[in-house]
Amino acid sequence: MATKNSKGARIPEPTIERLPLYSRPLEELLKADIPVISSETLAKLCGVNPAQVRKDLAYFGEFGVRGVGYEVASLLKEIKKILGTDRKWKLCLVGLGNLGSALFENQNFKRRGYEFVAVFDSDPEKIGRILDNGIVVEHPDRIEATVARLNIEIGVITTPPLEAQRTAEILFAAGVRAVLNFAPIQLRKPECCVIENVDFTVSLENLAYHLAKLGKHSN
Amino acid sequence: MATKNSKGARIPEPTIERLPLYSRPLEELLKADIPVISSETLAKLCGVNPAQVRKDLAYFGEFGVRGVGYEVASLLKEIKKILGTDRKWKLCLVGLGNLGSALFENQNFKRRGYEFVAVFDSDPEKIGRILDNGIVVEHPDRIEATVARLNIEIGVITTPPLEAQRTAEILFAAGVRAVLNFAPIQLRKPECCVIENVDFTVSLENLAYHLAKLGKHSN
DNA sequence: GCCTGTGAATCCATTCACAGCT
DNA sequence: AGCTGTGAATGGATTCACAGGC
Repeated sequence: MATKNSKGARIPEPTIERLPLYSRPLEELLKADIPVISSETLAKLCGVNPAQVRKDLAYFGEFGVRGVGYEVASLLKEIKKILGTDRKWKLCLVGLGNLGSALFENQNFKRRGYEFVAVFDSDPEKIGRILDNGIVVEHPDRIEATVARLNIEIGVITTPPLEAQRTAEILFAAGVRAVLNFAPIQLRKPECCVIENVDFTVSLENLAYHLAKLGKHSN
Repeated sequence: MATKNSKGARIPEPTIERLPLYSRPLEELLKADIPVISSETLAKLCGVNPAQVRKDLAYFGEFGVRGVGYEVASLLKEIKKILGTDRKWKLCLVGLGNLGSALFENQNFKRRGYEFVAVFDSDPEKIGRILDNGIVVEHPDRIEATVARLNIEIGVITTPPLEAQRTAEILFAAGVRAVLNFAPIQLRKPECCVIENVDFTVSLENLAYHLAKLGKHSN
């Protein structure tokens, strides 16, 4: 997990997490035909410190020009290359409930190069159903075969919590090495694989905590 | 935003973010009638360091018994009290697209005490539609009135990115002080309010980065 | 003996401040 | 003159290690 840059320096995880943040405004600037941006302006757009922006970017190379700033188009291209967003990624979805369906139809995914190419669900009612792009809902038994056949690289888990761990294991066994998990449960994973958790209720509990505090002292 | 405990010590934000993590396994243990747990076991269940668990909990009081461990039931109750999960919170949803609908129907929310009591969408096709619990979809113009009438405390934004900022402003003006934002955009907010962002594509970009690295050096 | 609570030590990330380039 | 790239300084959070209590 300890990733390094060309000079062998370790790249902090928070840096990686900020790169997508930088790329969002850069896309807007590109559309608006603004050719160059300073670390200060970009920082303001993202709500971070200018030195932070410069340091983050400098881990990966010298993208800026002293006295001038960063060229928007080339910087965006570099960030995409770093993040691996300069190519397409194939996803499969496991669990076609409300959330799963919403994700499947979400246009943001495809827009950024993430494409669902297979969908699994254990509900007999759903198996065989034909979705957009002619994707046919399959039984989870078929994960191994389909992942191999289509070279699927990322699994998205939207099953009920109790099935999530087993699902993850099947995915990993099938050769998937990255999982985006929406089930509110801590998944166990092999060393070589990556899991990213998205738990809305955790975010809500954070909000609730801060709300309660806000209410207590001060207005 | 700098919250303090009874001794006046500042409580680190990461601590707050871990509390929900602890509560998940505790709920399981409670169901399984396991009365007591050590920091070491709980840490293992959550994938963190035992000292971390102890330090986090100690910010809020002396919940453990030396030589024994933590009583599951009372610890869970304490955590819920700290997070404000020991009571109900009223939410409103703005943006009834695929994602919005999925969230509205998501049972995890209600299970944890978060209840949608109003839904807004600007699509005339959707306005007036009657959802579960007799909730009627309203035009965003009605946010101010409805938030006031129902005492709504948390807003959930699932609008397209371009409408998100305006939506947030309307919500804040209406007296909502906490927002859960699913639009992939950085929202500006007043000092006194809290925003939590959920952006799936950021998580995916993280995964892609780590996948690319995994593939590069080593197997 | 065992496990919590906590000061001290370590580790890591952020920010500062300026040297270096255009 | 202006803005990047970066060593140095700061500020936090994590982990260690042990004192304190059951």
